[in-house]
Amino acid sequence: MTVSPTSPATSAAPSAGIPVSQRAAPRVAISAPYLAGLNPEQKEAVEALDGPVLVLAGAGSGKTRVLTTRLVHLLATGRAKPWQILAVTFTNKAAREMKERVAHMLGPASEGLQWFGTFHSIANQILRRHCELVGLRSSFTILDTDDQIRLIKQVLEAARVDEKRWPARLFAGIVDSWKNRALSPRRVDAHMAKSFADGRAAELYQTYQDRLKTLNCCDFGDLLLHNITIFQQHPDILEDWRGRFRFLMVDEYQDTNTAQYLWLRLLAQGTKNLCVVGDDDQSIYGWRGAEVDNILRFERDFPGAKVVRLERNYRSTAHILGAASGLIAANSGRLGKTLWTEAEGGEKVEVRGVWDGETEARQVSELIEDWRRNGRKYSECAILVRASWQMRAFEERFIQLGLPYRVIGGPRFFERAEIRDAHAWLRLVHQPDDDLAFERVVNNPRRGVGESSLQKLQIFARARGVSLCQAADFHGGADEVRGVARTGLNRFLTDLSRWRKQATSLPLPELAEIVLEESGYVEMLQAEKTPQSQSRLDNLKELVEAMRSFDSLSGYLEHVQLVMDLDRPGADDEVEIMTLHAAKGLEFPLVFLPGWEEQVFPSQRSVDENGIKGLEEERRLAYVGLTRARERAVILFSANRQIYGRWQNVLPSRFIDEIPEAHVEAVSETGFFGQRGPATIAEPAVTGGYDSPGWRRLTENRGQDFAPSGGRTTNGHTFGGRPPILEGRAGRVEAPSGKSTGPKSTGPGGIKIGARVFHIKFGYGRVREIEGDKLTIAFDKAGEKKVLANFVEAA
DNA sequence: TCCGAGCCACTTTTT
DNA sequence: GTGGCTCGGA
Repeated sequence: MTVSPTSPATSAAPSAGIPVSQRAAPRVAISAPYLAGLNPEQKEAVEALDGPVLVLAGAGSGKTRVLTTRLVHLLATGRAKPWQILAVTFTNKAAREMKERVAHMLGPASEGLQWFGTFHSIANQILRRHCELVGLRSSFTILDTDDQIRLIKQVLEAARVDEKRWPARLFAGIVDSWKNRALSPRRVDAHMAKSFADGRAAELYQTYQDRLKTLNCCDFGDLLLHNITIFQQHPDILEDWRGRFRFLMVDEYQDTNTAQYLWLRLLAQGTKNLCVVGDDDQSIYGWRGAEVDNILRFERDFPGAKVVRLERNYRSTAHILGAASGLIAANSGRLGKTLWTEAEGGEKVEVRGVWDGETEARQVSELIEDWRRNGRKYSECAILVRASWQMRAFEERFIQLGLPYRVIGGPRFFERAEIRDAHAWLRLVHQPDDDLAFERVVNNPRRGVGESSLQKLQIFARARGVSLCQAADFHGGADEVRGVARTGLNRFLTDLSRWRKQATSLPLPELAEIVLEESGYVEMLQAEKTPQSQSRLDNLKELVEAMRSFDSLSGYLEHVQLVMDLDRPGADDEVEIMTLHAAKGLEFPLVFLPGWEEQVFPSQRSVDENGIKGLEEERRLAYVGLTRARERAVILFSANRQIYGRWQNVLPSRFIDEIPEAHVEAVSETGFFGQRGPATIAEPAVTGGYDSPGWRRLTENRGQDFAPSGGRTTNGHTFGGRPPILEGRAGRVEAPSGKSTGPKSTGPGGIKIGARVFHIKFGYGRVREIEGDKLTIAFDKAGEKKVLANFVEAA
């Protein structure tokens, strides 16, 4: 059978052609075209409906297809009604895509899959029904990380904890990690509590939880934690939920944290029909609490579990697969899978050594343009980096060339200040006790309620254990402040109560418009006249538009709090730049993997903080990166790298040495290695206790003395000679630099302050400042940016 | 209340 | 090298 790399076995063979023995159970055989075209393992996974099932789905093995088909199978065979299925994913995107696929396959029969979503959204739905048991009212607000930190800051301040020594951000991280492990304040033991503020951590955690309750708020971690508390303390409620869910399915099981695991286990004990899908080799979220152990332990946790391995890869060429498999083999404690493919031929994985980051970006851009010249698309190319700072060099290069690209990730719509402000207003209308929202907007726009007035009110409210709104409204707290502040505060309160009344009758977008107008927020932005203010107003308009599909304020707020992604219009043909983390689950014909150097990748910090565990997670990240490639993968490493502003010479990543030689082709760029003056030759710096055997071998050319230990095959990658040691910035001058090639734009002389200009990436704007060849430009859409004069032309 | 100097820290990211 | 934050002065 010919394998199409795009969609595994979409060429649905007519069921007549399939031997009877391979068809589904007789009663569904006729009506189950969806089973056709699955390979035997996929089919096995789809049809194993009863009891615990672990599907080990290797990269590119058709995991999503199996999951969706399994859902379809459950529904089509009548084994379950849509509302009896609990299907959990990690991201909204994954949930949405799978739902769409199921809907596409089943049509209206799939309606009612209401328990299909992220852990958090499902936990939220459950919590809304029982929240009074943990001291919340059903209108409770879900705080995002930002609000969480602000609240913690207040708690620390009130407890007189020195912010300098014990930053709120750090404590927020600690609390998060406790919640990830389902530890309530009482269950935090003394040892863990020592780690912060001289052993006061547990006490502070408790105070934070109390504050949340007073404000009728919870954070993300609470959604699951409260669920678990309720389930554990109220067996009747747990029983009820167990009864509802006949079949449970979990995607990306290797990413579950302890709290999610406990939550699942509580629910799964009703039916035992729990199917988890995952890949231990793709566990890359240990740093945010994921426990690979959950998947490694599954068979012990759920005795009698059926294990299905999906090892046939439909995505990559044999060389790419061989490289990735060889690499990941260096990890210990794997469940073990051997990926294979029928796809033959293909190119070896390219490894390229370059002089510096700029050269790296230039080579990548050249390869992309070659690709394009061969009739391929930009959008087939992806650059996957370890950390986002690596993106800049590529962006700069691409802007210079006018090569279209898109950065995935980065600051999101809902995190913009104006959007958060608007939400704060609406949150306060909906939920008066939300002090964080209150503090955000009480003096924004200015109405004279400054820092000191707010403080008076806060003290007053804290003393009575009520929220700011309550304190001001019902406890005479407004009398605490005088003069302008009092007038302002009273206006604020009357505005709010008026909007609250209107909120019950008006459609949401109209309400939002009224709030934004009458609060003076729009007026404030209009008066600002800064380049950003117009784009902020545009964003608010976009926000109001986005509200049209919601019929209630509470529904909308819940949505934005849990679904922080807004599908931005996808571009037509652009190179995609993203982090390796963001690339999980995606695939591209051509993948670039730059920055494969010790310290950068594996990340020094990861190894420092988490030792061998950290290193193995980095290796899995490398594995994820390689397995994104369908046709071609290009790994790059640089001899010199500017890290935190300092030039350092760096060694190629150990991961390069770990890729079996047979699948690698070393490409050396002429002029970089070996052709430089002998004066600069010196011993390569060996840092971090790691000695790159491959590199030493290459550079010393004394073969057996430097044979790698551990019995692995000696790799013979050749990159020419040793890179010269960089002596300060001077050494860099010799390196061919991308900057010297002339960009296509008018000369810098033609641009004056106030001139209207066009920039390939940021569009139209006006020049505000000129410093040498750097221009500060107020762009109509993108706000104010500093750019090089070469990149803009007069408009 | 706003702005500049000085200081620090600096992955990955979803909900 | 840079951006974010705090603090002090105008």
